[in-house]
Amino acid sequence: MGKGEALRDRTAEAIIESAAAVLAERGDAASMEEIANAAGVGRATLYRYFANRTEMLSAMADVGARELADRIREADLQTVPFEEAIARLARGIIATGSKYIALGTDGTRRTDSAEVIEPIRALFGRAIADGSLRRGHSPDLLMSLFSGLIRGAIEATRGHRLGIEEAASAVTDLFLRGVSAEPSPPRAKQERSAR
Amino acid sequence: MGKGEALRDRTAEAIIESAAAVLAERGDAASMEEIANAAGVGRATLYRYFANRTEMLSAMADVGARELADRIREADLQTVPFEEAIARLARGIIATGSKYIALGTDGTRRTDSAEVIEPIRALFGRAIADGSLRRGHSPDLLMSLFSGLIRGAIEATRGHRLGIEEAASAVTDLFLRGVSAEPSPPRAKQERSAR
Amino acid sequence: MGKGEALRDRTAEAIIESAAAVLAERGDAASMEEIANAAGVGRATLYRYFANRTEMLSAMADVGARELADRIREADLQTVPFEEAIARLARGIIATGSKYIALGTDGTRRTDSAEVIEPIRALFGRAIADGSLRRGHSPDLLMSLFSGLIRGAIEATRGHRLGIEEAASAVTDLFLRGVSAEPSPPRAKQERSAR
Amino acid sequence: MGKGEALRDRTAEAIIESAAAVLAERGDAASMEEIANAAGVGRATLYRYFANRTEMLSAMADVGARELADRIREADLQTVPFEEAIARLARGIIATGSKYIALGTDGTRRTDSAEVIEPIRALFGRAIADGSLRRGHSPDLLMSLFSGLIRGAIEATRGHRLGIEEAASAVTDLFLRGVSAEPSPPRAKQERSAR
DNA sequence: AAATAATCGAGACGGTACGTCCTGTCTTTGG
DNA sequence: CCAAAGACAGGACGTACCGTCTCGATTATTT
Repeated sequence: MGKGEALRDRTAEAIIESAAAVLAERGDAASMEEIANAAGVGRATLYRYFANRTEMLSAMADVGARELADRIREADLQTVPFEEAIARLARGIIATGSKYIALGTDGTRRTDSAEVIEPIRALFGRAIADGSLRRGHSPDLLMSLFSGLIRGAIEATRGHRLGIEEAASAVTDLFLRGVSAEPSPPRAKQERSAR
Repeated sequence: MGKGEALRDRTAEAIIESAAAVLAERGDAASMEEIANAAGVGRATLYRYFANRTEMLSAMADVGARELADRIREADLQTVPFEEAIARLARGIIATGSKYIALGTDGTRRTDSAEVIEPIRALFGRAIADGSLRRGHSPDLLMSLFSGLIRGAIEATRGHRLGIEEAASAVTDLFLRGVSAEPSPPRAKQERSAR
Repeated sequence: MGKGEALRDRTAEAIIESAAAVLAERGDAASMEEIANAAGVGRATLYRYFANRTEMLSAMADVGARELADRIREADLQTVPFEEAIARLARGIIATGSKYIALGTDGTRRTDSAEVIEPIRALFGRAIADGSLRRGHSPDLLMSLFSGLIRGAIEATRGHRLGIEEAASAVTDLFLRGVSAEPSPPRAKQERSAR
Repeated sequence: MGKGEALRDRTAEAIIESAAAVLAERGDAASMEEIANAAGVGRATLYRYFANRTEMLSAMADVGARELADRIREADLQTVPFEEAIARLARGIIATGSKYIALGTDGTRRTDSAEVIEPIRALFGRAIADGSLRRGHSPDLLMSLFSGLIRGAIEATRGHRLGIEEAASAVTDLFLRGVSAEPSPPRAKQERSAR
């Protein structure tokens, strides 16, 4: 029944929450028992909700991905110019960051659901097609680079060295300048100095 | 004396080599026995060289860092223009990538010795001072972003989706355009489109 | 509760039983894994019951000692004449022999609980006091000798060279003649032949 | 050549000596390294003399057996009356005791060479034949019992509770009374008291 | 006396058992 | 009927010892 399922979902969520906290604290060395205790639950119960440590981790990743997917959906990427879409993406992903990084650190990850990936890939595809993106790089490579940039920015916020807004704007700024189709800055300087 | 130590070092190196290979293949699930066997060595011997799995991993990271430091030293960053220095850095780091990524994936990591970090920090500092770098971002933030970009590029090479040269040039291109002090491309478009 | 403890005790007993069997078969070379498997139990479980190999052995010895103590209690040593008491002791101890010897062979041994030793010591003390035992030997020495005699008899039964009854009666016969206070047989012969 | 062999033998002997001492001290837990060091010799050298721990132990036993055989030969068992022979045996064996016990405690043992066993078996055979021994027990059983008695006596000397002479004379006394063919002491008392 | 051979210690190595810890499965007990 | 508790098999970890081996260094032997 609905009520039972709701409870079930809330328990699962609590476990995931605790797992995220404990893993962030103790790293991959955290045992299932520690996580279960942190969630105020028996170890056996934990296994009733997740078959595996791996599955639990992936469920954790899914929660992060879902949250991310929500933000991305809200961002309405397809209705705004490329530049604005990138800005919104950077802000949204970096804001979700803490959990995102937790996963990234582990060996498991890469659950980035289609709901996260596809809109972004579509964005890059469109930008290449309509000429707002300089030609020469595949959408996949661009995504990898953009994702790395974001990862770097999140890391920079980890030591509380700077706020989310600043990090997001730095990413946006750098990336847009870097990939824009506008008259390329005279970086040929590099070649010339080498000749 | 010297000979014995040389042998000892070569054995340690062989173990680290095998460990890198096995870990890349099987991930963190690889057992010490698997690694030892892959190195053609008994499990006990492995423990004679590294007290811990953790210590072995960290020795692996050290080797990676040392290799990287070598490449960076050879790159003579301080004698070439900023643009060329970035290009060399990207190529060098991505080339060392495979091992580097293996560590990055694990929980241990981050041994990046001063010999790796300092030259790069100095490079960014100099570039900001002499005006080849647009003002507004701290050298540390730039380093984080550059490092993320590289990480993304290495990831893109993982599935053999593209070669090291292409990845390096993509990173160089994007980063230099992104941070150059030249007349900014008219990205104000973003703001205008929002009005 | 009672039920759980009962099961726990029965498992422990089964392990001890198997351990006794395997150790008798393969000697001290038997590994903990062999013993665990013989008991139909995982190695880890074995360690849940006994912290050490040593502790397991000593628990084994305790079981033997307890069994022995039971027989000795049933023998009612203090209500029968010395001669009958010795006869009962010999029979009882030799019958318990197999386990007893298994321990004796090992390096651990000598757990002979007070419940085993004290009644026997009391028996010898009483016999010396009431004159049924020839004076001149301390109760402890007599116990050592008696114990050695029994050990020898058990050994004689090991190769199935003779039955428990015969062995026990030989011990009883020899020991009683040997220590009785009755007019000494003319063994002076020895002295005379030496003069 | 003779000299080399002599040295070799003396080294082997020294090792055995040390092994006996260390094993007596630390029990079977003593490692080969401890034994080697105690003998002032490298572990490798120890293995150059004895292929195995087992072989070393058995060599140790052989030394004990040889020493015992010497004493038994000197005892001239066949030229003296049974009683005197027993007395000499008890003294001789108990005197050799310390090593003898060390082996007896271990799991290996039972090397008692024929030179030890045969003269004793012959002694019992002769005594049965010439009537100085009560009929009814096989020579083997008598040997087992006698051996047990001796073992018990040696044990009694272990805690320095009494000297070798006293222990030997107690064994001699008890055994001779116990097995003599003389008019049996009226131990029928046992049956009567049971009525 | 010099060259050659034997023997030594030192210590690395592969292998294996030990005792510990964690995972994933199962059963028992209580709310 | 489901959660908590906890026992269980299995397997990896890190430690210690065994028996094998190779290395130089120190002796003895031989020429």
